[in-house]
Amino acid sequence: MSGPPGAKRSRVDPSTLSDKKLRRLEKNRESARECRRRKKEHAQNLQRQINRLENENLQLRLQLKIGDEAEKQDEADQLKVSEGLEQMLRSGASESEIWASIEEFKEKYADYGRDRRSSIQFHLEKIERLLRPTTTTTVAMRAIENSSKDEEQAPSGGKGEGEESTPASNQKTKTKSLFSLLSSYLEINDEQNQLLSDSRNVAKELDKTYVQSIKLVSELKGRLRQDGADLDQQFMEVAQILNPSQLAKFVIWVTNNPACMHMLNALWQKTFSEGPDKDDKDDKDDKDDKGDDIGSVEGDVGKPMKSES
DNA sequence: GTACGCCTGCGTCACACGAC
DNA sequence: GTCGTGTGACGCAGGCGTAC
Repeated sequence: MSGPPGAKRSRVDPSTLSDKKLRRLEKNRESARECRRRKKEHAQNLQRQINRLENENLQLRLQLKIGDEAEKQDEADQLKVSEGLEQMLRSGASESEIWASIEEFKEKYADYGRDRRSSIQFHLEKIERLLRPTTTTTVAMRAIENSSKDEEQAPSGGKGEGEESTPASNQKTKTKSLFSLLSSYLEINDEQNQLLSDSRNVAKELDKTYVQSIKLVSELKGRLRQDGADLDQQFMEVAQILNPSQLAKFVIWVTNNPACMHMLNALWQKTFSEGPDKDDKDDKDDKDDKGDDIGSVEGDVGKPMKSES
């Protein structure tokens, strides 16, 4: 490092300089010191900001359970809980204490646990938002949909005066006037108007696709919610057959036998990559009207079995 | 112990810029 | 225009670690 603070190492002979020059040098020294101090402080602030943002980024990634860090963190946490269970068994903890730990494990890592369900909910909502057309697309499609032909037909082609006062018809009127506004602003000529009018099916197709997609996501949400509840109930039934210590031993065994779990994963993936399983056929025979609509996506819903579940 | 390289802080100079 | 101030660039001094 440098010498002691305030050490003077003047390169000029002060006796040869005027008072004015000496004052200027002294001022400039202080100024330079202050400038360096500010510069250093600024760099430190930036470094702190980088650290904070990097940490925030990591936390968000962990929260979303995406990326390598999240995977590793998840595995580490899971191992910790498993070790905790092992320790409890060794130290002769009470059944209620063991049960509390198993409940914690279930909520965090099970297929039907709180964390996984919350994660699924988050991602499905994200998909819903991404499916929504952008404002630009919406405006363009609505304008096309309500172009000249509709405008011409509207006064005479309406279904009746009663309908005109409904919110839907009001909405139509608004979008029609929006098109008129756009039309004059863009200086659209008759030929262009006709061509746009002929493209109305694009808007209709977009609407149809959107409605179908949203319906699919909504049904998927419902199905997963139901599956979660069913699995939870089944777990409770199993839990009544086995005691907490036995359940804890099972969790520990699963965690400590990654090779077996790897084989099961491979088997699981193979089963689901061969197309819909036999139960689908049975489902088709059922008169159940709730799940049939998403029967086609059912095979894709299956995910690799995780060792923790 | 000594030579060497690297790092950090210092003083000074030169220049830009705003206030007057 | 002059003056004061801030800051980049430069060279120097001194501390520290390392190889020999």
